Amino acid sequence: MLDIKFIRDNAELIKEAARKKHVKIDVDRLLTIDEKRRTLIGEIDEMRRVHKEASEGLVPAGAAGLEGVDREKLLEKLRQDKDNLSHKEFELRTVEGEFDELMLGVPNVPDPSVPDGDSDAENQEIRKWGSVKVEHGKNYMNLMQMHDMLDTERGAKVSGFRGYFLKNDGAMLAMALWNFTLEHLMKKGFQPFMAPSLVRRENLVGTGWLGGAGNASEEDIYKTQDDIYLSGTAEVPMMGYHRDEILTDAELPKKYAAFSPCYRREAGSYGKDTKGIFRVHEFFKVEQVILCKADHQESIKWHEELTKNSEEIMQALELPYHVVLNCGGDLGLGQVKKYDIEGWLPSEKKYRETHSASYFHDFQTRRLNIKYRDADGKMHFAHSLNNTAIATPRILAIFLENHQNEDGSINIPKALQKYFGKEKIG
RNA sequence: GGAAGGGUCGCAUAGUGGUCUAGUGCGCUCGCUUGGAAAGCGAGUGUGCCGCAAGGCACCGCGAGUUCGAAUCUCGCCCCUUCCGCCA
Repeated sequence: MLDIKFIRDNAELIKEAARKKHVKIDVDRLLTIDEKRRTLIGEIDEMRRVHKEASEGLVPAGAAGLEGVDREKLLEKLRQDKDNLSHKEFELRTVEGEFDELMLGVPNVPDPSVPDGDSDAENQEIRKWGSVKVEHGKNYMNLMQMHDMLDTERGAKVSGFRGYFLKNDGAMLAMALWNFTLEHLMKKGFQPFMAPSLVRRENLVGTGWLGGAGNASEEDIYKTQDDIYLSGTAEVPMMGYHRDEILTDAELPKKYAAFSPCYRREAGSYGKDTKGIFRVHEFFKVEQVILCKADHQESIKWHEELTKNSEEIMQALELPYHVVLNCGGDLGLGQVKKYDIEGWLPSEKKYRETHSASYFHDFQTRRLNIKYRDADGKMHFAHSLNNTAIATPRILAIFLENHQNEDGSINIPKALQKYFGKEKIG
């Protein structure tokens, strides 16, 4: 959600943003509706004022009240006024309904540094780390089979398509990665959380996952028979955590490292990554979430920091990766700018997305009503950001292929040994 | 799943149709007082929307309704608490 005043003053900028993000939104229609809305509000406020004033002539109060015919006359007039008012109010409700709908669909303005482009194919590499292996040896599925770390057959039997079991060293490796990551972030002042994945709808609308023409539509998100949804990321519950709160600027930034199971229907990706554990319906993730002061430079600073944190994790795990700057067409409705970190997957001779770092300015906090009071007592909507810290099982694929030896055994990088308890698998 | 009780201005509470422009206490801010502080006394103390402004309007969990008039009455929903049942 953007400030309607900002939209009024920057209509062309918003249209350009919609073009860049490939979002459909009729800005002129919104402005027309806004004009109508404001006129109606003015008229209704005035009608209410007059009506209120006139009603005072009826107060019984023993003394000043009107009697008999005069009273009946006034009542008749008031009834008529009320009827007119009701009609106007109905009109306003209708107009506001459309206004709200349109407002939810207005995209946030991407940063000027965001390149044009239709899809992730046009994201720009901005840096690389580690040396990529071209001779890949075994692919991760073979490695996991060899070490009895994974069972997708029984996974499908029990869970259905894209189901899986991690077992033995596969299970232990996932746990080790979560623990290592959490501790790494705690050292940087992040508060560890285990967040709920069952979330109420308003959290999804508030973060931009639902409502308007955003990334994910209703079809991409699981919904229970109680109309509670299964979140695809801890970003959603962690942003909901402070909904309707007024913080103080002294307690900002809030830095959270939240572990949660994540659920995605992958409705639009039936043909993609159908084998293995790269794209699954249920996975686990430690997510970084930050609320900071409403300042563009602050957002930039924390965005870079969030990205750096994840790069450090990849480096400690000795996994080659690159960072890409996402193009406009690959940005969500609320995102100002996004970096994806992509780890090298030798068997595909490709970088594959493992992390996604974005900032939103106050797009999410307006929807969620998260404010803070500054030292002068002035109120602001906070800024919000998030980035993946580690997501399993996807990272296992990249991890295993990159750390395999010729005999198929797996080296555990030094930083992880303490958490995994062994130096080697196999 | 069953039963009961609740949601009021930062917190606690009062308020069951017009005097509510929501009272009181606590907290907080400022002032008086003081060598300084405490106490005391006085004043202030929300959010949003519309408006150039003066000002106006809305908000007592949310939404609809009754009424000239709703924190107060009616209906629906949401949330919280307690007890029973079930349960990792």
